Amino acid sequence: MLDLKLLRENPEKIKEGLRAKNSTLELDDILRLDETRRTLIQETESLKSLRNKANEEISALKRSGQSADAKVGEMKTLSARIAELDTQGAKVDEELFSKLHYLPNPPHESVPRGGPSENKIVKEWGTLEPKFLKSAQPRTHVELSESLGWISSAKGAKLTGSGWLYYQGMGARLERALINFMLDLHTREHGYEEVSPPFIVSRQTMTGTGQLPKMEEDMYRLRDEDFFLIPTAEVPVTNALRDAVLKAEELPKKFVAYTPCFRREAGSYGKDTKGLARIHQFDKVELVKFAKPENSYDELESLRADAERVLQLLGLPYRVVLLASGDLSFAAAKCYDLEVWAPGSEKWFEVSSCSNFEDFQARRINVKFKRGHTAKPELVHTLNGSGVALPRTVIGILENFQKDDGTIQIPEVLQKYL
RNA sequence: GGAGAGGUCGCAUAGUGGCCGAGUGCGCUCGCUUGGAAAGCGAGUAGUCCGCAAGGGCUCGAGGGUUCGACUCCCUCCCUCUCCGCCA
Repeated sequence: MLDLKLLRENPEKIKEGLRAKNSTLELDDILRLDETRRTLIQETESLKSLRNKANEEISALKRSGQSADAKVGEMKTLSARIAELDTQGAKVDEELFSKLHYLPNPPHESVPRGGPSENKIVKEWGTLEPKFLKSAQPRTHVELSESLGWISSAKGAKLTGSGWLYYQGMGARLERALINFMLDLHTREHGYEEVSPPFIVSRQTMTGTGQLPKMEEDMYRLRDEDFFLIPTAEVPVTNALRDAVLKAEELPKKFVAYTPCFRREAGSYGKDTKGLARIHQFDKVELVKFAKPENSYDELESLRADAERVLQLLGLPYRVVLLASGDLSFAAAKCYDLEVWAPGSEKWFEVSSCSNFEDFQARRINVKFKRGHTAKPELVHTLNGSGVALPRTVIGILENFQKDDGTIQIPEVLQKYL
């Protein structure tokens, strides 16, 4: 959610940001509602002030044993008027804040303006040739995983449906090895605290980080309770500090969590239907940071470096893409995608999105910090990024490290986990 | 699942219709004191909204109701705890 004050004082700047994100929402409605709201508040509060004074008088009269009937009678009409104004105010508030909730976060000034064609490749790492292939043509992860018996999409389909996978043998062990490798790296070398949240959360929690109300059809919802399967660990881990007031010295707070992620992928039928690229349940190690506003962009760079380190240690070729304004997600002010090259599929696969949300999420879930004992609380900045998503990393491992005989050379850093 | 108890300012508590936005203790911050500390003493210690400001409004789990007036009475919901049952 955006800051109303900022919006009121600097509407042109916000408008530019919203246009850059292709938001069609008009600000003027919101500004008008804001105006009405403030006038209404002033009128209501001056009446309430009167009422409070009168109540003191009534109370004094009663205590001294005098009759307060006349005063009480007067107050009846005043109270009725206040009730009316309160109702009106609540209506305006509801309309204003529901509109405000649909305004996206404007992009940071360092973000290129435009659609996906303006995305900037800011870094490339590694070589694009399969490392252990001498003569054979590179195969895709779809072929490799099935022929090795590491993954069965048939069993997944039998148990649940299309887009669900069944990992077996070395496939299952590789998954576990990757999770442990990433958690160890981020906790031991990058200073993150490991947490393990619930995989099912309430509607309020889903709303806090912005998945609801807009994306409800992409989420799995339970039948008997108003609960949802998490689409990413970002949801529970960010919401864990909802309504907290942190101390400045505690920042940045850095958390890492492994969770499965559940996505309906509604509307993406026919896209990547085979293999590991787009599935309804996948494992992910997620990084979440709470930072001071003045260094949140430095924290974004180090978050990105932490995620990149995973790919570097695995030896996977990747590139870093700075997303253009039109390609940014609703809540992000700036975002880097990490994409792994898959020489069999001849495609780049996104394995991580590292974003700074500035105070957009923090305002919504009320996470603040204080610079001193008596200082006024300020909103923190929140950031997160995958560190990294597993199935597409497995695509990278399969396709980059395949050998002529159809087996896979396991990256050295994973060997002790297998 | 059944039965009961309860949610107040970081923690523990007081408060049952009107000088209670809220007392006390602990904790914490600053100061005095000290060679330094402890103890002691003093001051401070929720958030939010409107307002240039002065100031004012709102918040005692959440929402609604009764009332001139609600921490206090009524209703609904949420959460926590205890006991029983079931159970990895």
